[in-house]
Amino acid sequence: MKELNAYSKPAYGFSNTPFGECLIAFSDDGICALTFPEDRESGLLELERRFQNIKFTYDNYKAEKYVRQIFELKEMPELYLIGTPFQISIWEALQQIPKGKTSTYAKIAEVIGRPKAVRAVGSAIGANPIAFLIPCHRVLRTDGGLGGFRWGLEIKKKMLDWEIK
DNA sequence: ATAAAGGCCACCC
DNA sequence: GGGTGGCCTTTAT
Repeated sequence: MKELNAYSKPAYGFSNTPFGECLIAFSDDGICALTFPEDRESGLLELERRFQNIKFTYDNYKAEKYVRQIFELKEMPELYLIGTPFQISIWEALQQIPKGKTSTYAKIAEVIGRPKAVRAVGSAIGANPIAFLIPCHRVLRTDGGLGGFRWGLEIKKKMLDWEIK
């Protein structure tokens, strides 16, 4: 698993989005996390748990700038994916789902060539560290159900609605 | 090493 | 609608 090195200047900040306040973390290598925590403290705890031994500094100026870029200018920043090969293959597959379209957990399993690994796909999608930019909200159940969403199904619905217009 | 826990699915009732 | 068994990866014992 690739690590952020000491020279990549990892930092984080909070900023408001159409879906509530987000926690965004990044380094010179790109965005490594975008989450919608219940509160700032739990968001930070989760960040530290996930990227252990990486010390993020607080840089809300850059955080705000990224968020404007993403949600107002609608530009795609560079991403920095950290995960197992299996997870990364899935996160990359998710990025192929066009905006406003949806897929299913089973189809993603098919795309990455592991048709039996549907359940593991669900787990890997649940482990997605970069909400919205890695569009895990576009993945629904085969039976049409909404499936799950790490930060609450309300946000998943909002994201889907927001993209349609 | 092994167990337990998942954002699932097909199949049954 | 609800329950079961199988599937595969990750994380925690």
